[in-house]
Amino acid sequence: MQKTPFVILGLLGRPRRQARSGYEIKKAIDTVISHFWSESNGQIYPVLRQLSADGSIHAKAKKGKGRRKILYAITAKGEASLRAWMKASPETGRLRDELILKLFFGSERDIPALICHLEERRAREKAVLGQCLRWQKEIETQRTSHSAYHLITLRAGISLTETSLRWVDESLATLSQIRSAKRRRPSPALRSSLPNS
Amino acid sequence: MQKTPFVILGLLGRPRRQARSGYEIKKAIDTVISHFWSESNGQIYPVLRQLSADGSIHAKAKKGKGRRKILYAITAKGEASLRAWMKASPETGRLRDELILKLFFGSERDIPALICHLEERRAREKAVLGQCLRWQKEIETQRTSHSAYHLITLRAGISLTETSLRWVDESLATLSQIRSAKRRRPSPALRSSLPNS
DNA sequence: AAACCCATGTAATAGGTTACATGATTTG
DNA sequence: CAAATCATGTAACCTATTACATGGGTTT
Repeated sequence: MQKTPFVILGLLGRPRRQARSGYEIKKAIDTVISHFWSESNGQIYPVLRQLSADGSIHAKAKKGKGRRKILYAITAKGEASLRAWMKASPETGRLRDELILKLFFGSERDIPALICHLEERRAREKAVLGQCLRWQKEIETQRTSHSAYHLITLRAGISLTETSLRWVDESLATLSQIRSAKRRRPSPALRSSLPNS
Repeated sequence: MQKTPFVILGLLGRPRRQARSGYEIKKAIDTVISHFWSESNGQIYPVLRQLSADGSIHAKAKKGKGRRKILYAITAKGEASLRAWMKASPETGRLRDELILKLFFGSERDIPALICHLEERRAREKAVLGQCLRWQKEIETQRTSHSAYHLITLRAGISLTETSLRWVDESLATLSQIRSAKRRRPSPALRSSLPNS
């Protein structure tokens, strides 16, 4: 089942019913929920049409000066379908981590590249963590009725990212250890041909 | 870029070049790398054709008694493209966690369902963790030259799953706290209409 | 003989991204 | 005025899943 409609309904309906444009929805996804969700424009605009057509949201062109903009508001029907979706058991997305896959297939000759990949991931994770922490602080200062729910999701981001960061460093250490062990004992083939000491 | 070809090449090439059938590849994916990867048959068989056609793998029908079976072995060309892929910077898969999305959109009326979703996730994570731990023990007893790489990926699974499990319990506690706070103070609207004490 | 697993495969479809087109408006 | 940003949209493509079809072998 398609999830995009529900992200849109959720953003239009929670915390309080607030009309937004497609552009604003996209921006909200890329900022406030970016640490666990993503959508492309090629998905958002067609779905906005769809939801409009079936009466889950209601479009109203903003007139007057300034840029043209189509604001969408959630309807009673949309609220109902959002509530129904909230009750449905969430799908477990298929997991696919290309970095881990590469590590799984790793061998000594790949170590330099693997180290590079791990360092890239570390940089990215640090950025995500920083963003989550900033968000957390912001929410904690100006609390609303929905803060608790937002904080739960931020804590997921924070602790998962911290753990991942620790794992990256640990793996980096393991890899350089393997590499330096190899330098001392250049070829396993050579070594196994020597008598055990 | 399509990742399936490289999973297949990886499984045929590492740890040692070992010919396998499509069925065996599928099973390997569903067991040994299931905690960070997945593939469907509708993907595996066509890609096997593709790789055969471009000379990255080589098919050999197993003859004789027993079930019919097509064994594929990696070629020099396949090895080369696997090595090239290993060096390429891994993509950061777009993250989409439906449970977290639902929590983000949560409100008091959704709490019972959210608790249920969290408990389901806990059960699943526990199963994954158990499988990872069993795998880890197995690898640690019978070490090979590739154990280190496999252990790195297992540690990712283990620590991430443990963290997630902790987060689930924490969130469950937060939610029941909100619910019981509400029972004592049924309507926020009513309360805010009372004078501050 | 029935049921189940091994084994290979395909067609339909979903779901989504990329990349571009278009144009208005604000800002430096 | 140029560049950036706001704003909406679409067409082409890719990847992958689902669900089924087929048939032989093995177990109970």
